[in-house]
Amino acid sequence: MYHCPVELALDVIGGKWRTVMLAHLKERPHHYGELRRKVPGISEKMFVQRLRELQDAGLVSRTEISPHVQYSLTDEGRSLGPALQALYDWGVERAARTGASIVGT
Amino acid sequence: MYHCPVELALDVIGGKWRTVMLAHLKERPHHYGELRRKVPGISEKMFVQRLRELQDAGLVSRTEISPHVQYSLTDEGRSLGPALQALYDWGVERAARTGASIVGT
DNA sequence: CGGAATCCATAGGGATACTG
DNA sequence: CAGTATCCCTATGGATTCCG
Repeated sequence: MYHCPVELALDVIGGKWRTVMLAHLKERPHHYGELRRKVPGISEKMFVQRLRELQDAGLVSRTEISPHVQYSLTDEGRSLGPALQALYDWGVERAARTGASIVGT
Repeated sequence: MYHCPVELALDVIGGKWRTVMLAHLKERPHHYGELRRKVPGISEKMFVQRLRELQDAGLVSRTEISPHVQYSLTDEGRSLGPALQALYDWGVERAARTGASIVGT
């Protein structure tokens, strides 16, 4: 039971790491270890946990390929594109205004 | 130090309540008690805390008027419009797809 | 490689009562 | 009305180890 559609959206993509993971997967599919390395600062436990949540939410799909496991965005995940872009753009402007620093990506 | 502009954006508007509060203030300025009543389920402590954070982030302004205190969006707060709208729209679609229920607002 | 399980610390949040 | 101030508690997350 949400009190606002935005609340629902943040319930799915909110938090510190999910959008970072989505941002990388938006570029292209990643192997587990590969994606893992692109999200420094997070613990193993949290990484897996968030990844599972994104899977359970239907935004990310998991495929076992040869000796690897590959993660990619589902159509549902891609439907977040405009929203993520809007947040991205605002984040860029805001960083410019406040002097906050953003690394990587 | 963020790893993605979206992370910065979520740092400012993320969490369970801030966007709900912003959504109401986007409609029009509100008195304290008035806004308070529109955000049911949150504790007094969290309500004030979130409101202060939005003020400190420069998204919300506080004005003492006669016996009341009024909160409204600043220009910076209004600059979030497109991003909030995109999230709102996605939230509505998502609710339709998943059957999640959204009340109020 | 791709995780699962465990243990532990603390920050975040709830309920309630009090104040200018 | 518009907040502060406590007290308490549990959910979240970190570090580390183990497993197929």
